Amino acid sequence: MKPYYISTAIAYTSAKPHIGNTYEIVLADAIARWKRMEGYDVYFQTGTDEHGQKIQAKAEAAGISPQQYVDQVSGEIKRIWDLMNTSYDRFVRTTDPEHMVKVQKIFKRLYNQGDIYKGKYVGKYCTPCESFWTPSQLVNGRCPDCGREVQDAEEEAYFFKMSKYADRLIEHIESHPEFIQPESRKNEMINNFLKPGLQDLCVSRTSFTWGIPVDFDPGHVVYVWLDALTNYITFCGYDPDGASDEHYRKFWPADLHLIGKDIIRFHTIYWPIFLMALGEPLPKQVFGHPWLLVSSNESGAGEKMSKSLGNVIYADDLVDLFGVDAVRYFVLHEMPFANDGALSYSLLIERINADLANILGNLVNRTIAMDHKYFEGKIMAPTACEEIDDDLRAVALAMPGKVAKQMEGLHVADAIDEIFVLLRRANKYIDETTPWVLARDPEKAPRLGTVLYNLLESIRFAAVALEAYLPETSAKILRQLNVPNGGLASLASFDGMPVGGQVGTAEILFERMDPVKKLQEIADAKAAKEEPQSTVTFKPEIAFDTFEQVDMTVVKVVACENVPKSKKLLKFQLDDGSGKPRQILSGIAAYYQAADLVGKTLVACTNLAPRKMMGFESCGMLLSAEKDGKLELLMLSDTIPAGAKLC
RNA sequence: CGCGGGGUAGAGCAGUUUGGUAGCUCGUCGGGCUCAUAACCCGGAGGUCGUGGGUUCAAGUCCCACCCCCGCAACCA
Repeated sequence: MKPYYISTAIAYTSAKPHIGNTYEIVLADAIARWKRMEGYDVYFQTGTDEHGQKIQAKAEAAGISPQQYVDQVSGEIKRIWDLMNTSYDRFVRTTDPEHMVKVQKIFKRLYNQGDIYKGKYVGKYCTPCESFWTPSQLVNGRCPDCGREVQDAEEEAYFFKMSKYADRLIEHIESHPEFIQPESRKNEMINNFLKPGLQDLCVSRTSFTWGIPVDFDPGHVVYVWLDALTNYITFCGYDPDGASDEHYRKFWPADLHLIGKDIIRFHTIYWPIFLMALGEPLPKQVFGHPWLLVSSNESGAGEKMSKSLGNVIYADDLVDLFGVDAVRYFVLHEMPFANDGALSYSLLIERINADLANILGNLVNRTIAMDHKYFEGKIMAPTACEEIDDDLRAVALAMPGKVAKQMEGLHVADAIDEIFVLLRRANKYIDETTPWVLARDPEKAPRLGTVLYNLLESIRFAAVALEAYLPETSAKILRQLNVPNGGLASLASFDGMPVGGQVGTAEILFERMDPVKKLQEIADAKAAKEEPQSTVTFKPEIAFDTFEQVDMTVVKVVACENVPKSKKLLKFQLDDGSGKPRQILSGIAAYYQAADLVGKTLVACTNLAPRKMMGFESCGMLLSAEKDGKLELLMLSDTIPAGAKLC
């Protein structure tokens, strides 16, 4: 059997994955299942990426060890992958000791052969913050965190000689047009990163400890991307000492790395170069899939899910509401090949009703019900064919090939559509043949039996093909038809339903939903869930004299205007009572019209260190209150004069 | 001139590579049917294909200029 290695990106264990992240594993699963149906020996790897500063910080905030933290989140991710009924062969974790040892060996080997060298990381250092910054990160020449002066400083670090392999990589990308998908990304990588010249990549860190230690240099941990990317080979059986096992020899190079479009650069530049340095072949294809966005209201376009927007949707919540296959169907079908897709509850309900309940579910239901009604569930021989049957049969027989073609190009949504073309055709066929009319004339029984046979067989075709996308539903339909899944081979001819056999009982596959009621239900459930949790947090206690250092002054708005080219900033000219004008910039353009604020009496913190924003100096901070996307400036009545102090 | 994506029927999209009657799903209106989950089938209405120019016998599609929207980056003291 021909091997086929497909992987997803390993999920970063900083938080529970939302439906957008879950989309990737479902997409990979559909491809993996289809490849198995086509007879490939599939190896499907997924897992979690568990090192890095962010995770260390999250664990500290949660008051547990990083290991406990990643155990918890990784478990949660695996639970969701399982809930989505995904057929991965291996779920890997970068905290696996075996992986860690291999990464250390890889690092050492690259060091020994001169691809990694020890150098100096030159930058700006802010002593109070204990942070390194690159010149581009500095704000107005100062520390972006605290605004204080920074010093030139250097730190030992390991670097990878990217430039050494750049030409070879460009040549590989140019000569393998299928390597980066969608193709539009190819030029982006070459023009933006490769052509201008690759910088050597810093591949070690000393600023945190939650990573794989560089075994020959304590204090350094391996850069997370080097750690993460190598998962594709370390867990496949690669041995840095040259004794890679049979599994590796069979499956590497991977056929497809399925990843999000945001990490294409790492997979099409760094990863291939690491592999070149190791002397291993490159993966055959990297597909950067688009994102699943949420649209919060009917007309709203998609926006990225984020906690601060409060629009995060989780796969398990959706599965509770709609069932696994409905969610799988939605994410697979609603995602175009290259553009971002949008998800909303009303869209989801619409798709389930229109496609799954009406076209698919109702077809299966009405067909099996008719067979019971007219033939007590017996599968009749198709002896009375008519010309009108030819088109249905032709559509059915052509379907598997069309699906295969779409899948070959990774157009999963279009592949599913091909199956629904057949289902729609079958519904139409019922109207064309009007079985209920045939049933009135006993002499037409053979014709009626033939019509039902053709319908049952068409449904069987669809059910077999749907296995890759809706595995549970596929099995349910075949159970109702009472036939085994004969695989793609059984779709070569239109005679798979056993004549003389008996169909099962008709059961509802997808319940039709009332959109208004269902949306209300969802809103109620959401409200009930959100009620108990409080998002208000309080900072640690401070001494009174610390508080007293803050100088807060009443100011009058003399002038206010939008900062050009800025979405958030308003520029204020203020009277602070001193006689000298004071300029403050504030990021509240989304909440206030500049003109409306002229003449208002506000409060500002007036002894903050000045800071430059978008080229303008800001001397202080206007006080406002914010929660859940609502913001209001602190506004006093106009009777209090400028320069008055808060006390 | 920061980088990128996009503007096609009320909504969501395909079509643009290789110019040649503007298409799909949903919605809407009308009709048909009654086997079925008020489902299914047929038909109609609805489009200056962002704007202006150009090339061409012919432009949604190619060329030039411009406008608008959305991400990212820079801003949130």
